Amino acid sequence: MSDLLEIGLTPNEFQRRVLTWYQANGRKALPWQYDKTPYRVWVSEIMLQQTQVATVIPYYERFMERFPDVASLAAASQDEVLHLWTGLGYYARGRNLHKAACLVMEAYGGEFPVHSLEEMASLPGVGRSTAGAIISLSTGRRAVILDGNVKRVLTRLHAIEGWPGRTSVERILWQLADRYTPNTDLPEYSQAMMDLGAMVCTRGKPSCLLCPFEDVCVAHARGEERRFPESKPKKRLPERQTLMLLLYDDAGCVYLEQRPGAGIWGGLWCFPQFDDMTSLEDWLATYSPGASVEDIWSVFTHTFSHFRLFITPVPVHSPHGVAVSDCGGCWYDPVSPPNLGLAAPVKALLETLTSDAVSSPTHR
DNA sequence: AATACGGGGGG
DNA sequence: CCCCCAGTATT
Repeated sequence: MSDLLEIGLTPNEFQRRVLTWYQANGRKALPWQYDKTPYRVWVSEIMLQQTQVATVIPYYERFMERFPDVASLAAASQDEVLHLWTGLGYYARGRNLHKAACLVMEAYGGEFPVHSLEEMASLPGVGRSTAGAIISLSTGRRAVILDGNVKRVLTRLHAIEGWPGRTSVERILWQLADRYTPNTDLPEYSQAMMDLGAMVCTRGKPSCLLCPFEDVCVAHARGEERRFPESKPKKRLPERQTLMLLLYDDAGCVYLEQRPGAGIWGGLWCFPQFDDMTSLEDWLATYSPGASVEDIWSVFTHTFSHFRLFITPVPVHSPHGVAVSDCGGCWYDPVSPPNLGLAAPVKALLETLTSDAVSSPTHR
């Protein structure tokens, strides 16, 4: 932890710079910055999640006019709350807002539990950072915030590697945020940190020349502002493998079966699939006696949003006169294709199979 | 058009 | 601990 703070800046100096910057450049006249009751700050913080200030302002003012306090909000129907939310997006926020208002009325006698971070954070729609914001902004008591703006400032200032959503990185960021948070001027400090992230240390092209930390920011010194915060890693997709039986007859038809309605390729038609060669051969012995595996094509990959499938096609000639017994499938004639839904790799394999039928089958 | 975003809830 | 959510901003 100590090495993380090696940017030549004590917490005191950090706070002094942030607050000085805020006095000159911060936002001090937003609608929720007047009469900073827990209720008014809470509503603003929920609206500001994933939504920009300029968008929120008209919604906030309409909302406050209709629901000036938590009692009026709790007394309203969810429908009316959501009606006022229409256009803001993320409607779960509106539902949680209403739920939390009812909870505050019933469990806390209409007073937000601002003296307990844990109880604040247990309200629906309020997490650790939002709870810290409400407490620090509305009461001035010391509470730490770590929203996306603050994360961006801190990851750049210290060149913190790794995606901030990872638990290990987030823990470091909370430690840093805590280290920097002062014991006084909490409303100004919290607002300043969010403003700095929103106005100077922006995602796309930060205005480093206007930043109070231009001289100590590690990312800036390296010219790597854009590298931080690191984006969510492209998760290496889980991998599965399957054998696909390409059973074809002398007429050039291939055998397909319909997949179950739910799940991958739901309701589409597909070659019979097997986990291993043994079960494929068992199936052949049962449904197409006389047919045997003579060829195996090389593996190709089909990528889904959530896993990669390695497909090994196994073409098998079903000798003339040998029919597949009743096992739920159909013989598909590629020359006059019936109107069936085909899984993408099945379509590709069918094209390969039929072009091979006119030339000579080859290994690939 | 595709991708990144980001706090919170749930598995 | 990780994944998902659902509109918006950005590229």
